[in-house]
Formats: sequence, structure tokens, C-alpha cells
Amino acid sequence: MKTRDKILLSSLELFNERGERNITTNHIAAHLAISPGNLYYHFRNKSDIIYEIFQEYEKLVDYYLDIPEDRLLTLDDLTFYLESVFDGLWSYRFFHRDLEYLLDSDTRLRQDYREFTNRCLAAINRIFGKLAEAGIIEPQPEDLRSAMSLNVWLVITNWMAFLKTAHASDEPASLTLTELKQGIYQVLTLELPYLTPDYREQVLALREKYRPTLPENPEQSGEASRAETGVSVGID
Amino acid sequence: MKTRDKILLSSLELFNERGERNITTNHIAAHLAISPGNLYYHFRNKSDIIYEIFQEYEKLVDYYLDIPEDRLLTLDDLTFYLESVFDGLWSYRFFHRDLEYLLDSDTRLRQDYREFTNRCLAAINRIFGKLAEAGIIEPQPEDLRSAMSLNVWLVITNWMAFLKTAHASDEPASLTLTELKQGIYQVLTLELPYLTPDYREQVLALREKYRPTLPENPEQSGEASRAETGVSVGID
DNA sequence: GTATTATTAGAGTATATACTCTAGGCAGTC
DNA sequence: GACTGCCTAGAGTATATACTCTAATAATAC
Repeated sequence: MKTRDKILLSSLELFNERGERNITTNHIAAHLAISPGNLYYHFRNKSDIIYEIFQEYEKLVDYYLDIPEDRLLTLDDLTFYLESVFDGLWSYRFFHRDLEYLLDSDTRLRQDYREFTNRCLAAINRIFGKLAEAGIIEPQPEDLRSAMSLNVWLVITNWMAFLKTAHASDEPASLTLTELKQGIYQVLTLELPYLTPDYREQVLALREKYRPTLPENPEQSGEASRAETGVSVGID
Repeated sequence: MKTRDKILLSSLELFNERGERNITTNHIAAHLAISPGNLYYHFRNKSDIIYEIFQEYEKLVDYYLDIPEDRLLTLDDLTFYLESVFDGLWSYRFFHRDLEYLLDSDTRLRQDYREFTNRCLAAINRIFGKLAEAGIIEPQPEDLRSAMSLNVWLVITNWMAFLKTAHASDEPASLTLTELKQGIYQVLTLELPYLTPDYREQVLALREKYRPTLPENPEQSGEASRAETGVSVGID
């Protein structure tokens, strides 16, 4: 593999594991056993590395969220979209962690991310539209659909941060892809009231697959706090 | 005002305006026209300052989210809760921005924040319960109520980040409290399908008050992108 | 007034960070 | 073998950052 690609790969790996803020260009170089000079031969600065990684992420999600125009959506399609989005979120999970800072430090990135968000919102919106066409959810006025799409986006993009903060973990990277995908349970919760009777049972079954498994946090009995909060998503 | 309090106040102000990551202890001291030595006389380190600010935040929200046990909830109560939560979010808005890093750097904070989250989730859950008692929303199984509460929390805590990233603003702190409170529109959207017929109209009217006002972004016509995305929350 | 304590200034420091600069190796080409 | 273009090493740098240390000043107690 080319050094340039190795830099991108290692950067992503280190950013994901320890956070962009905690990883310097010197760390990246050291991790690859190359010199800082070498790294800076391939990239003008840290921002450029991040920007290229973002572009990969963008491409990935855009690819997954390509909604077919010529046929109805199925529940399998919906599952695929949800799984893919959370896979993407996982692979580039460092990104949302320091999002605001990153956007503040790089106007290209800010602009691109804004457009990316709009494309994602549009895709979610279109999915809702096509789920209605397919008779999976009841059709809703455009107004409501937009607001719902935005809520879906907010839940998706915040789910990881929630998991990370909810973890008691002094142990660091204790987050798993399985846990992350429990976000799908939350997203499907948003859609429950709008399901058509024909599909209600099927979607409930799908949702059930992602239900948080309760005792994820072995070092605490959890009974007390769960009883106290009345909230059992399996992360207290 | 005591120097110690001035430090807390200025820190909060600077953190909110420019982000914790961009504000050093030297900045804070300079802003107050005191010496770094003086600052470190009052606080052992930066983490301690942040921790105390968080405790203020915690106290504020706990105070607002004290749910009465002895009477039914009204729509005014709901409005108050929503307004208060977003006010709190606004006053301590730096906090969620660098949340993960902050929790990673301070285990006290991590622990406290975890408990804080649980209390908030419990409060939201209790509010749902009491809204059902009051006949404002239909009662729901505990299962669903928990998942809904979590979604409300995710929407609330992510709304600000969304606004910040959605802004085209090269101009920096262009976010207003009014915009922030449009998050209430999003939260009420979550509750729409569960409203009882008796209250549906009233809640819709309440929600309408927070509807995003469309052309917030004067330098772009917005027509194109809104038409393209089909999403009009007024931030594109 | 004097002793004691609380507060402050300000210079200083160790470490980190993003990045630069120069010199040279290596592969291919003629 | 020499020339060329790509790649790499590694020492070095300017700046920043969190924090320390000493000495001096203000406030309070007796």
C-alpha cells in the first residue's frame, strides 16, 4: 500500500480509537514508523488528512443512500439503509465526536458537511415518501415528514455520543458495533405510530432484533438505578 | 464579586463563545486581567473549573425538572419544562460541544454526567407518565415510553450541534436562543402521534409557536437547495 | 501595631504540537 | 554511470499550553 493511503488509514484508526483531539501528526507518523517529514510530504497539514477522510465517508454514505426511483421500497431496503448508515457511523466514528471544532477549523469541510447533511435529510425524507408509497407507513403531510426526517437524523447522529457518555467505562474503547446498532431500535421507535396495520407486526419484529440487551454493564447491579430512573435501555 | 466567581463566569462565557478547546487558562486570566498565578490560586486546574461549571448546570436542570407528585400536569407545565431545558442548554452550551473529551479527561465528571443523564431520562419518562395521567397523551406501555424518552433526550441534546453545523456562518457565534428553541418544535413533533383528541389542537398550536421561520440564511436564496432536498427547517 | 492569613502578580518552565528544512536514497531511463 | 523525479529521514523550530514558584500586597485577627 502507498504511504499516502497508509497515512489515511492509520489516521482514521487512531482518530476513531482515541479521538482526533488526542492524536497529533507526530503520533500518526510514529504509529506508521515514518518520519514527520514524510507525512508532511504527502499532506500539507492535519486538516487535509481529515478532509480526505471525510470525503471517503461522504462517498460511502452517498453510495448507500442511493434511493431507487423505479420501484417500491421493501422492509429489506429499510433494514439495509439503517444498517448501512450505522456501519458508516461506526467506521468514521471519530468524525461526529469533534464535529464542531473540525467544521470551525476548515471552511471547505463546513461547506461540504452542510451539503452532506442536506443530502442525508433529503434521503431520509425520500425514504419516508417511498415507505408510504409502499404502504408500509401512512402517508403524512410534507411538513410533518420533514420534521420527522430531521428527528431521525438527530437520533442517528447523537446515538453514538449517547452510548459513549452513558458508558461507565474507565476502560476506553468499550463500544461495540452491536451496541451502536441498537440505535436502529430507537429510529424504528420513531416510526412506530405511523406504521400501517399491514406492516406493523413485521416492523415490530425487525425492531425487536435491535432491542438493547439488558445487562451490558457487569460491574453494577443496575437494578437500583434502573428502578430509580425507570429507564432501561441497558446502559445504566 | 469574588475572583473565584469571576473566573467561573468568564470561563463559561468564553467557553460558550469560542469552545472549551479554544480557550486556555491563560486566555481566561487575560480576559479578567488577572495573572495566571492568581487563577491557579483559585483552581487547581482547568478540569476543576469545568467541573464546577457542570455542577451549576446540573443544579439548574435538576431544579427545573422537579416534577410535582401531588397534582396533574398541564400544558403550561410542559411548556415550562421545554423552555427551561433549552434555556439551560443555551446557558451552558459549550458543554455538549466537547462532551466526550471532557468526560474522558475527568472521571468525576464522567460519573456525574452519567447520573445526570439518568435523572434527565427519568424526568422525561415521568413527564410522559403524568401527561398520560392528565389525559394529554394516550398512555403507552413502559417499554415504549422509555424508548420515547430516550429519543426526546437525543433530539434535545443534539439540536444545538445540528444548528451549528447547519449554519453556513463563517460569521462565528451566529446562533440565537430563538433558533435554539425551535428544538421544541422537534420535540413536540415526537409527541404528536400520541396526543389525545382533546388536546391535539392545543399542542399543535403550541408547537406552531416554535416552528422554524424560514429564511434565516439571507445570503442564499435557499430555494434551490430547499427544493432539491425537500427539507425546509429553515437552516439550509 | 503586629502577626497571620488570604490573595495577587508576573516571570518562568516543561512539555507538546503542528509543521519546516535539508540532505540524501532509490528506481527508472538514457 | 549519470540524470531525474519521487520519496523518506530526522533534526529542528516557533508557538502554545497548562501549570509552578517566589515574592509582594491586602485583609483580618488579636
